[in-house]
Amino acid sequence: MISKTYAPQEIEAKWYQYWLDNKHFASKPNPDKEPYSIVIPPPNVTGILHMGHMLNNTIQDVLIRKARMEGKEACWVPGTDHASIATEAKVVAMLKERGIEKKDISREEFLAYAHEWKDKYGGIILDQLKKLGASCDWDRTNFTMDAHYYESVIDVFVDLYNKGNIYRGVRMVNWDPLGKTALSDEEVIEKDIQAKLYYINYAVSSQQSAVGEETAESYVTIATTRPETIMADAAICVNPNDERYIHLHGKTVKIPLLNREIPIITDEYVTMDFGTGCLKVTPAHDLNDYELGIKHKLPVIDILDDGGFLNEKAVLYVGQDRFAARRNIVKDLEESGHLVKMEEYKSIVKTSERTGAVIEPKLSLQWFLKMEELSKPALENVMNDTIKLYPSKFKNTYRSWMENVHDWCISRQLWWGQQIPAFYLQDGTIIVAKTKREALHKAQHERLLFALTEEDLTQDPDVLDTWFSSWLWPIATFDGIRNPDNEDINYYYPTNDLVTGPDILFFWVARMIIAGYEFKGKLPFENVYLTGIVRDKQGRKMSKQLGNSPDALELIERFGADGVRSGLLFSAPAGNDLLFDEKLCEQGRNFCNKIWNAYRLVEGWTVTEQPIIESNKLAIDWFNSRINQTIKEIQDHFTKFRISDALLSLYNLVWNDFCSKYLEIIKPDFEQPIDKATFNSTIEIFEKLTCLLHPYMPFITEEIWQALAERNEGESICRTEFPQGGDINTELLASFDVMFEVVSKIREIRNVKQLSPKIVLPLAIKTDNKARYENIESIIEKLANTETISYVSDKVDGAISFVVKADEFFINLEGEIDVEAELETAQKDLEYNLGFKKATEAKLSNERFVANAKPELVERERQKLADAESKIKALEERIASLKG
RNA sequence: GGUUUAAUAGCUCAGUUGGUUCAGAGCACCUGCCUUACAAGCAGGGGGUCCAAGGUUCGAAUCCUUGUUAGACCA
Repeated sequence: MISKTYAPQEIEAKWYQYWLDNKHFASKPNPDKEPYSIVIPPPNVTGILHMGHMLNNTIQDVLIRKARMEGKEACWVPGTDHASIATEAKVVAMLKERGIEKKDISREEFLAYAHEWKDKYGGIILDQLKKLGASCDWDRTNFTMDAHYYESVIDVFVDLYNKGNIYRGVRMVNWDPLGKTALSDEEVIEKDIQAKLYYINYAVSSQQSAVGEETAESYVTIATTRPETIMADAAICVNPNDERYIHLHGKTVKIPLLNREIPIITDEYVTMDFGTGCLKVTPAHDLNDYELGIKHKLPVIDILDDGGFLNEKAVLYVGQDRFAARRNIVKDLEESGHLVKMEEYKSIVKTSERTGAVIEPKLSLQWFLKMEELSKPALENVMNDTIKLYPSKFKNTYRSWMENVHDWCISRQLWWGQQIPAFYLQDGTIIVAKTKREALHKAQHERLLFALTEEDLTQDPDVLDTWFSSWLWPIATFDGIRNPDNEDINYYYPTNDLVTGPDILFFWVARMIIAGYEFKGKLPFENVYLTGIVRDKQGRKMSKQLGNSPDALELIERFGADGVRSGLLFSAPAGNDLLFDEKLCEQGRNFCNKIWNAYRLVEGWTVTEQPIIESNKLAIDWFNSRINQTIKEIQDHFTKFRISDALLSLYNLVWNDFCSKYLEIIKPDFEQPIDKATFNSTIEIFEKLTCLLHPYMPFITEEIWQALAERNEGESICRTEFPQGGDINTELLASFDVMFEVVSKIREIRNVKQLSPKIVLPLAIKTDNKARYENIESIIEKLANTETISYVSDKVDGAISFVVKADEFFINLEGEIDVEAELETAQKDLEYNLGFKKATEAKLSNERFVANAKPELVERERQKLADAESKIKALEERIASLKG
């Protein structure tokens, strides 16, 4: 006896291993088949599976499994990303536990520890994806620090440098004082905070202010949120049009506490109505001030060290953290009478995405990639739909970003990553080459410095931004950088679909497109499906701090992988955030259970050679039409990436049409056998349904598919053909709709009258078209539990009745009838139909409607009018007889 | 502040080229059933001024304008 409820835990591991053992996910170039490839968005090697991954990878798995069943050579490339900052932080933490400080060990030693960490703890997430059912080709697993990948990244750097796209320069960058590295703009998160605006007096230098007027203003007041940077001030700036300060033009002021003299300059950049209209200019610690400084040739005084502590240039508070220094200077300014007032001020603060530290704008020497020219094909080909974004609303966002693209700061002051292949000679000359040896060779031959040895070359200590390796993902995973003509890259590239979150549209997607055109001359993928962000049911982002993120593996444990997968997809329209509720997984699990029990029913039948009855034949035809109709629907949904809608169509087909209708129609009485023809057709139908469902629910469909018939060793549903649609008998579908409406009406009466389902009801039909019911009357009898249907030419007095189409149905309950209630429902029905008739007549008598609307539409309206008229006639007679 | 997307049932969302009385689905809710595949179930039911106001049209949830509100991205 098989279990009453579906028990996923027992079968999921079994089938996953079976798939692996039989290499069903493996793929290699096959010229006889159409390729279909997806590269996984590589999760951080430090990552563990969360809700976002589950959604994202389920969608990819659905796409890849469907393509595989459609006979394409489906290849899903998995892998992980080395995630410089995140991994380096983990390694530093591991070392700390062992009592080792990063600063005490060499780069080589550190990297050895990092690899050790990666081998031990990295890539857990890939095993977790297996639990979800992901059908990746695991033999193709890539890691962005694999030797071949590393080499590809270096090749690309050298190539871009030689083309003149990479340069080194001093720029104001986002500095993370905790991670001690530069960050790209995209790695910075802005947070709203409540800050304070400090008003500080700077003394106007006396010799200039002494123009005779003793009471003349001897101070200017500036407003700043960062009082600790006054030691780095290079000037005070006012708007030249600001009449309040005209008398100050050309004078100097003294920095409080420090008494260093700085000039007062004028520039229209200053907003007159913000603060006091006086701006302190601190070129080293603010981007705008920096630009102002360049314009006015001001000195740059950098008073902070890499860790955010004040250095000797500050003179005061040396060695203090920037925030401690702020507190102290505020106190000292207050005591010395320089602090005029403090105001509450709503502001934003930039923080590091990885370490959370407050970002310091800092001048430093970094490597940059020029983006303007490179990004042109990437913009053009998204705008002209060569590469399609789903949903397309992201095209706008994409465009505005690509039109305002900045040069990309690609160097990071870390050790874990691809070390920049730039080598410096003692005089500072830069040689960019793949290896030290090549650099030496280049120096010797191009610069004729034959006396040089490798010892004279020092490699740049920085590594490349992680995104500078992941932007090559669709190419480098097929080794298409080093071996541009290899079989894999020629076959699988460009890949077909990319599935990822909109939050990395620019970080990653845009850059892959750029790389695709730059290094392959072609798009990297045709479609980009952008999933929503998984939020909790209150709409908050899932986060560790809030503790609102469910444990992904625990969910799988509780609801089964198929339950979680379908649950996630039930409410995941493309591009919309998904408000996750465990209820969704419950619904998914219930769906599995429903399918399971349908199987249990079929599995328990005994088969006889008796001939098929007419109504079963009809039901089989009807259901096949419904399947074909649904296949058409889901294929249409898939072309538009409406994965969620496709699943809902299937859900509806399986639950409402297959279980509630089809099986109920053909189900033999308790312990009675079923005829062979019906049984075989039902098995066939069930197989089709499992195939249609397989991309969504791989495990349960495999389990049932294997049980429905004898299978060969190693055979799997994941390699069977995806069902093709066929003919749709619309007449049959319509006649079944009428039948189900009749059944529903009878059941409603049963409900209202509180009659047990066991009571067999008498049913009479008054119709001009008896043929309409000839084939389906036995089904009505079965589903509604009625006696043999009788046909009447007159009303049945004292019976409850209802009207479907133009036909009237009677259930004679012998005096059970409540005339008042019957009258009321009939009256209501009549009113509705009269209203409908009136509206339709108005439409049809409108000449402009008849003239302008499509002819079939007008015809349809006429038909509806005729139907309504006959229904009205029946209802009027009914009412008359009730009033009797 | 700039750009942009949205607003439809209690909740989450469909509604494709303006055209079926078009106002839909799932969940939730209410009523009755432990009927022999399934109570993780069955049968039935109630529920919306399609954000507001104008406009275009024979016809508007759908197109246009303005406003309100919310989100996203950028500054």
